[in-house]
Amino acid sequence: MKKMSLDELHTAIRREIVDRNLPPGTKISEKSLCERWNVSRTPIREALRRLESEGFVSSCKHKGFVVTSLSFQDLEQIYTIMISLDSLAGRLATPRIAKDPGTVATLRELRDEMVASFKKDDVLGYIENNIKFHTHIFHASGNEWIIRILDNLHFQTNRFILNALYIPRRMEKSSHEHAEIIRNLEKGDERGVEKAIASHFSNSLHDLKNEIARSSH
Amino acid sequence: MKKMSLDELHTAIRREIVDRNLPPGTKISEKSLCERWNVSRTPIREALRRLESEGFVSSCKHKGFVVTSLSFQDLEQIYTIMISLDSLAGRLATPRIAKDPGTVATLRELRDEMVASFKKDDVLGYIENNIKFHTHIFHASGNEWIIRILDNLHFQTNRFILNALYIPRRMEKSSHEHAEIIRNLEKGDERGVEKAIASHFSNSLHDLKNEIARSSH
DNA sequence: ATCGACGAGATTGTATACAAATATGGCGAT
DNA sequence: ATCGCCATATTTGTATACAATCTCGTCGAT
Repeated sequence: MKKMSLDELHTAIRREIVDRNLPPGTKISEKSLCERWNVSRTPIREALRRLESEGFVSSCKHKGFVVTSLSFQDLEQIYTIMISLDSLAGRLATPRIAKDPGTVATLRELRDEMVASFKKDDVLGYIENNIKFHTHIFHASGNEWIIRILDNLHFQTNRFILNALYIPRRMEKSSHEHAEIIRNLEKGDERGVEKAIASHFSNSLHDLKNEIARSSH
Repeated sequence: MKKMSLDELHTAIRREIVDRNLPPGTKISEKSLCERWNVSRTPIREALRRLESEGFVSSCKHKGFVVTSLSFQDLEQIYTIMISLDSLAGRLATPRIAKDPGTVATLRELRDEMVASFKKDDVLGYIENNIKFHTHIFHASGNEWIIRILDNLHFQTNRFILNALYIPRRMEKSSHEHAEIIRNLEKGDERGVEKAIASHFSNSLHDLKNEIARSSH
């Protein structure tokens, strides 16, 4: 196998974590990762250090790395941030998107694909397009620091296993909320976009809470 | 010299960057850091990877690490986030602080020290206590993810050299704004705290912009 | 004199070797 | 059989060795 660069290793290991091939709490053996990717410990450890500061793994001296587990409390905390930052990013993105009709077109396509996934009961497809939708918006904010933070947080939410349970129940409502976001973007209504995104994430969190309660009684 | 752990190296190198012993744009020679701290390249590189994902250095394959430079645009972007996140953290912290009179007492002490520094023209003392003040608030938010993000952003703003120029002009106004934040915390008024903190950072950014304009004509 | 090709030296990227600490497993005492 | 202790094996932390790439200065052609 061709040797991967540090960036590729970082992305590959992160994918293993997000996809739950490395489930939360897993002790990470450097040796096994070396064999898995056919590289020495040095680049593996550098990739793990990066994942550590992104919150995907944690380490303890002489005990090595462990995949962090995302409690519901973590998810709630992350959503709390996203309600605030995604809506801020949306507000910042609005005037920039207004000048570029291509972006809105892409968002509409992504929404259509989400609707299609919904009809096919394709949860994974929905999740993927949903992330692309929001990522597309905040990447248009022009604020590099927000982009960096939100890229990471969205990856984190993706790790949460109950996604697959609660998303089907939310798909329809979610679609309408996405449409509302697009409408406000088209109008160029910054505050409208901000509110629409805040409500969207707020509703997501609210319904997710209900889902947790429902699934645990 | 006693060998430092990875955490200590990370903190030490970050300090060098924040204190501008390693100014923005500086090419980082791994060898010189090894000699400076008397360790091998391995731990140095792991510390640098961490600093990289925190945005203090950047790297390019086979060219090594460079201290990132913080443009005014970066600072503006970071402030934009802090207006949103620090105020959110303040709102979350309010009910928690209300139950713990010690925290408000600490904040009042820090404000007093800031006033004292102001009277002594001790800019560095002021900056240090100012950071402690805000850090104290968002650390009381209970949201570990916000804490992690804001800890890093506050370190970043600290790197900005014009701080030393504009802060004296803001000290008095700033003190009143800090008092306003404390008042709202005491009242347990979440929305009041949120607004007070948002205004505070908003004003800081506004005056910083003016200072830039003033100093560059 | 300027430009570009080339090569020695220096620097980074990765692999390996060694040191320090932890985890494991067997042994004996109770 | 269970618990605790010790030696060994394994794993991590760090140093060093080697490979890949870049840097920079020299030399020669124009």
